[in-house]
Amino acid sequence: MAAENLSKGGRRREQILSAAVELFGEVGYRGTSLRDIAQRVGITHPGLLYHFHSKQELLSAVLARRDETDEANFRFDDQPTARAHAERLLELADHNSTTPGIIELFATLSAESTDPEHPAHDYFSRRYRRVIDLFQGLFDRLGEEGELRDGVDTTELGLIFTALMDGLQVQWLYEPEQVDVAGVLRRFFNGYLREPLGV
Amino acid sequence: MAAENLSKGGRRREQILSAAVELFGEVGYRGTSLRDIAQRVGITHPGLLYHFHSKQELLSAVLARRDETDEANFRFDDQPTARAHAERLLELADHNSTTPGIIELFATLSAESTDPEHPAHDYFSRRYRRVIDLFQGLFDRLGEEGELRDGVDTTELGLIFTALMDGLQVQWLYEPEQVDVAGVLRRFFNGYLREPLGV
DNA sequence: GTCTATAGCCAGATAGAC
DNA sequence: GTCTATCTGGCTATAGAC
Repeated sequence: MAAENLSKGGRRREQILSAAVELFGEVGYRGTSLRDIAQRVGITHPGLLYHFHSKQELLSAVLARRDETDEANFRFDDQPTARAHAERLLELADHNSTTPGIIELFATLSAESTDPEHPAHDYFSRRYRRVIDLFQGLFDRLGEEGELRDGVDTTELGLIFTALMDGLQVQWLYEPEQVDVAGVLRRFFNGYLREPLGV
Repeated sequence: MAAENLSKGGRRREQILSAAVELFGEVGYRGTSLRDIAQRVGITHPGLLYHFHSKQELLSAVLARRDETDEANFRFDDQPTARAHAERLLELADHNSTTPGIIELFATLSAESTDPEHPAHDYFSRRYRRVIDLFQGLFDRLGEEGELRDGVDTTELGLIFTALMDGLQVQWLYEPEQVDVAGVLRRFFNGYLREPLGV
């Protein structure tokens, strides 16, 4: 686990990363200043720059940490059945609802980074490819294992499911009380299955 | 039509609005400076501020102009059948593919404006409500007129279709060559209908 | 590790000349 | 209508004290 063998410097780094995740999520990378982040941690901005040498380096560290978490959470290639794989992914979506900071971060940054000059542009390009392929593979496998209703065309489902997730998250940022992201995704998913997934 | 009875000053205002739409779409509101916009028009930024007294006023004008266009294009309540209404909306989506600047603007700004402090936040809150209701009403009406396949649950389709549009547009900004927004929407839509819509 | 001080740049906005 | 010049303030980043 990452939170254990940390020097005091490591703890401060973690505080900074957390504050950066929150603020990048709230007002984007461009809308956040190093002073804002430093203030939230209780230091000054040159103090912050001792731990991360530039704002871009801090952004990279935020994204890298997310990748580590993904690596731990999204690696389900070893699931015995496609149904099990699907259930695990939807559980993850449920769980994500309890960590709004990360959702906020990715919904905000992925749109901000459509600009090719944005420092996170390439990261999100690659990430989209990966996520779409993950879901596409899942739907294909569900088809092979006879889990899909008659007449379901899986051709674009990876793309569609990914787009739907993204769009729902943005709507949730506008109306957190009224948009149940994980619930909509689950019901949408079940619409394609012969037998709905368990809770 | 708006482009006709314009003084010379009106023409310059239009140039500024166009440049603002492009730049807000490329790098967002916060990522765009008045100097950038002015330069694209060939004037200095105090020159620009003669026409729009502040950056926020310029943003408001951009959004207001979009609303006028919407008023002209989205008012289809008078369509004889739900099918006709649906066809008209999908034609509009096709047409929008030919005006990437506007798509870009809305995909970018709607994410940036999730921040409650953003000057366009309320605008996009209201807009989401409107668009979701529009599509929800359309799906409900399609159901009443017997156009939907058996077993289709329309409960959340307005929300889902809107989220899907948004998500696809973001993906399209990353890979313009590989994502056919209008095509995916049309095929998705047809998946719920007994008889597919005409081209 | 964190600070103060500051460099150097860019932002939005205003004053006043032409 | 558009300019130059300027104000004020925020930004990232660095230097050097403690």
